[in-house]
Amino acid sequence: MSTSLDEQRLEAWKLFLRAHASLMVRLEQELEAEVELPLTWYDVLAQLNRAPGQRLRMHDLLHDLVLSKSGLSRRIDRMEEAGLVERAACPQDARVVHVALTLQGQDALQDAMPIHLRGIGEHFARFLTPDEVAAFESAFRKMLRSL
Amino acid sequence: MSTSLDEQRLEAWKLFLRAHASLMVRLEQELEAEVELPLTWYDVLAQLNRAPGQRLRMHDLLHDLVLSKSGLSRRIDRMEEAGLVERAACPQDARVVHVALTLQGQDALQDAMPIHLRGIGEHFARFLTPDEVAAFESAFRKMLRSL
DNA sequence: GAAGATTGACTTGTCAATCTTC
DNA sequence: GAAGATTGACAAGTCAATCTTC
Repeated sequence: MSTSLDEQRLEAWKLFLRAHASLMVRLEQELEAEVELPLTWYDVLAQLNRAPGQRLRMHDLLHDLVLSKSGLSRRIDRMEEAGLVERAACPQDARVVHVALTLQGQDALQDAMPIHLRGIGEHFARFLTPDEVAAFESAFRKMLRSL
Repeated sequence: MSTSLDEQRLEAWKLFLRAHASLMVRLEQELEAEVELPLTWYDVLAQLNRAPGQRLRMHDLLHDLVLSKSGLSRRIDRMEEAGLVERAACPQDARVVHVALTLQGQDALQDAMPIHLRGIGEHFARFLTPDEVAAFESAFRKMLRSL
């Protein structure tokens, strides 16, 4: 600890926490205000959209989300009820459930994506100099590799 | 958007999110495993400890926590029940409630602090070169000023 | 019996309404 | 009436147990 956690680095940590919290609150607000979509739902829609056939198994969906298995089940329940996604049985393996974007889900994502990307640009990206972008990439990669 | 959110900056955003999520999970686990204290409680104890007389009004406590008014009421309920803090009336203004560290709360913080600081050092700070520390400080400050 | 997903009981938070004191 | 804090109804997550299929 003596070598790694000096005053400056602790200050960087605090700023990191505050910035993250403020950014998430802001992006959530904007998305909710302009397209009435929770950020957690956006994450699911974006994942599915990236997947081939715009569908994924529950298990694979979970992989990039910060969520428990049961949490995902419940989130998909709500999104299905809202008509944004639908579940379908897997023909090859009856244990598996596929989750697919509905047309309505695709529309919702098309509406939400520009709003969200604009927010990331306005509140995060536009402040980063090229050096800072490089520092972020380098530093976060190092941390993630060790975790 | 066209000027501010290129590929690299979007990648930096994704790494920022992933790093934050992984770090919080890890720090929470370590604190819970070694001293059985939720990170959210640690934050309250640390705030109080910094305050003169180790006490703050609810309203002031709220200021640096990412939480709603009612969320704070409930968190203090639980911490009070656990014996870590106690509420006291304010002699000057009967609307105000003070929250103070108990002896047990001070002990808990003394146990938890080295664990938590060690974690921040091990999983975050030790990966930052001096340049990266400077980049973090500069970038996050810019974002926070605008939010 | 292990893998994939869901369910029941519980925890922790939010919002809007409320209560008390200024 | 506004400020400070709490409460009721509810939302969204967790863990452990369960169900079904491999």
